[in-house]
Amino acid sequence: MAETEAKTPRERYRAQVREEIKKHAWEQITTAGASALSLNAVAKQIGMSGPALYRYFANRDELITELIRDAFRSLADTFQARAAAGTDLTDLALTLRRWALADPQRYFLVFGTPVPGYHAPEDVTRTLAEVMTVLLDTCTAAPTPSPLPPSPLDAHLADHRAWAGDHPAPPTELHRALATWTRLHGLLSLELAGHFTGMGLDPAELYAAEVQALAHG
Amino acid sequence: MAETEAKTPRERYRAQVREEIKKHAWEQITTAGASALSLNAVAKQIGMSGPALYRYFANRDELITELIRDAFRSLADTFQARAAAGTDLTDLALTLRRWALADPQRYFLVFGTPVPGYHAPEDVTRTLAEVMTVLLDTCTAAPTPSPLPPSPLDAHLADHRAWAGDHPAPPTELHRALATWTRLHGLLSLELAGHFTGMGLDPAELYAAEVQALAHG
DNA sequence: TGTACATCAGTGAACGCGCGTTCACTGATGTAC
DNA sequence: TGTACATCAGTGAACGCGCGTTCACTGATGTAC
Repeated sequence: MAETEAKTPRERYRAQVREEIKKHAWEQITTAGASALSLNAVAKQIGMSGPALYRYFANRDELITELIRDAFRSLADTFQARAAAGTDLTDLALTLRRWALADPQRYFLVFGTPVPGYHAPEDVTRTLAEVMTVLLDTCTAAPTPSPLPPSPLDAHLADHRAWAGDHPAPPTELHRALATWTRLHGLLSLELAGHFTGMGLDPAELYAAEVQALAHG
Repeated sequence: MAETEAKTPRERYRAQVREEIKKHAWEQITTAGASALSLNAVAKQIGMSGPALYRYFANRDELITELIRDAFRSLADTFQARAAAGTDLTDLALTLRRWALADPQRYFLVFGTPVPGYHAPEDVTRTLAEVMTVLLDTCTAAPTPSPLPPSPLDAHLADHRAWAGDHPAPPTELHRALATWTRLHGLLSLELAGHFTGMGLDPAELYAAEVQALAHG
């Protein structure tokens, strides 16, 4: 995981308990959604009594923030690992779907309905930017032979590329990266929310078709 | 609105209060999300005291169910009105965006993260089918000259068209209708969740580009 | 190695809160003769 | 038109619950000499 330097036994114990709290908090979110997270319930599951958690997290919001941070981090790490192993747009798309299906509530925590009144910390924005960078790298590394038809959007993107940082991708590939993100998100969020069940079709086939269109024009 | 036959004054009063309850419940959901709906709070806003609401709704779940039903109905009505006035895919897409922006929480209630543990009644599925029918009608009425490239999906859709009822649309247009739905949903849900803010681009331009691609190949 | 002290994890009681929901009731509105 | 009765809207008190969070405290673990 990481270079953790010179931890005292107490510090190691602290980190361990923190992880256990987060683990059980996740289980609760996974089964009942983010707004159902209860500190007391988590404490009970671990075998501690309520107020003990306040040794590890200042309050409920801090716990949730930490979980959101981890969720974003998990996606960025997954993407960067694929990029390091050599990937293409198709592989990246399937990686995203696997990551989403592995824990639907985690996906919704990152990309879903915002928790009312809650504002994510700014550093997760930076983590999301890492994800976009991998996506942009992958798009520019293998530009599609028959790109999306040129549109007024290309001009707009040429002038509004703050989100891409200083990435040298041409407007066409900025467009493709965005389309990849939004189209796949549309499919995944509908699938995870169960909107395809009862429609009698296979979400994986729909997904494959969109990936094909994005990767090979 | 409707042909309401021979209502007694009491019945009219009942219906009126029911609507007022729903109105304030909506406002609460709009500002704080669906899971924050509190019967007592709604009652207080109206100027009644808590238990009075139980004259109008059996319990909290029935109220929420009613609101969900209304939300679906609203979208179906909007679509059918456009269809009756003569529409095309571009117009329909812009109609959807207007409907979504008019009340983001309503959009999320219909298409967003499922309320944990809550299962929508079956009759909303029928309402959603009405929406899909309008979409399929519009697609088949003006088939795109350069359709989405033929894919294995077409074969799949030819065999898995339960969701389309007995609509005579060819697989290509089934595909286009699904793509329209999922792509626009991807854009809208990201926009409404605020994921484009801070990226420095205009969601409307992105939306227009996708609509263009869907409507004219 | 042993003692004195500081640090810190965890407990149990308590606080105030708002929730959904029930119950027995009052008082107004409508219906029947 | 007037009286007797039934219907029903709304109230206020009460129930049990779980929540986040605070506080004063015990007891174990680590540190310094």
